[in-house]
Amino acid sequence: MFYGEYRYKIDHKGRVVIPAKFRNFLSKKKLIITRGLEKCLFLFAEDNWRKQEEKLRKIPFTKGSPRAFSRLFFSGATLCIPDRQGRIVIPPYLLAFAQVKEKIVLIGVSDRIEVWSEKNWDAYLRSSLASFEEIAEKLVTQGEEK
Amino acid sequence: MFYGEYRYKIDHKGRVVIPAKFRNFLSKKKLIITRGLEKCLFLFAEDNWRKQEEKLRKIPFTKGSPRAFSRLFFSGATLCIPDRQGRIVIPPYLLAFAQVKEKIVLIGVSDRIEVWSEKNWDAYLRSSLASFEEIAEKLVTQGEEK
DNA sequence: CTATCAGTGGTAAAAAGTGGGAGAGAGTGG
DNA sequence: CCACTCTCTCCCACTTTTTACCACTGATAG
Repeated sequence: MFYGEYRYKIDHKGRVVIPAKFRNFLSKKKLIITRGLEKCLFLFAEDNWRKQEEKLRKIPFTKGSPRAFSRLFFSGATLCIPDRQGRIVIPPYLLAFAQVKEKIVLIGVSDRIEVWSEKNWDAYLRSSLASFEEIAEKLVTQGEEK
Repeated sequence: MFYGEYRYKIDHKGRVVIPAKFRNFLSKKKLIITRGLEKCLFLFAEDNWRKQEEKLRKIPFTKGSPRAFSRLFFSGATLCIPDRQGRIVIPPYLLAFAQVKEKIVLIGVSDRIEVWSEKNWDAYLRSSLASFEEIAEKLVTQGEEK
């Protein structure tokens, strides 16, 4: 599905390019972008998004912390339909959340795409590459044990 | 359904815009607005309102705090029909409840819309983004695992 | 060297948001 | 009970923003 790291600039209209390699998997599909983890944005294809939505909707609004989560998750969400050049417009409040100014990084993480500010991504990369080997070791060990 | 965050001003006649993206889901449907939780207002489409009403009706009125909740929930409710420009008038007592002065925020939370004063929303956003990551991690992981 | 494809910037048309005016209806006073 | 006034609602017109499309440039591969 989605792999790789792509660096772009946001133009003055707030448009961001969806990497050409991703577009093949997205042709004519709608995209939903919302707040993600570690100050990045999650970009889902429509079908994958629906699954997330169904689950959250079952939780009644009378319960406190799911209510807070739903608010942030849905109030951040926007439907994006790429233009003919494969660009989408990301609303200002999401750019602010992800601390994006001009330079932006899109990465493919199998079934979702993540949107990062270049600065945050580089920092994240540095810090997690340091521990990459340890994490890998644990994961591979777990995998083999199973 | 309803996603995203929209910022408007109440005009001098007390009118509030329903975001264009919401109107598609509301065409010709009536809206019910009432008191919500955390000093916001809940705005339901008529059919979804019925469901909420059913749920609350099942709770026996012999219990104290649900009784209080029901009173506030139902006594605050008003029917709103948008004008041709997609605006509604929110009654003064609800604006007072939500502490709205001029600047107002509408957010989509999947099956309901919430109305906030800009000040309260910004404060809420700041404070709950702090705990967003913990809750999100659990829920999103669950979603991916299916 | 040429052709194709990805990325960039700009323009025009459509849609959304804003403000105002007229008519209907409710309320009040004579 | 009628008439006048004020408020509220509905609709029209203008402005601004957004979106969709088009054309150019630079890079890459054959």
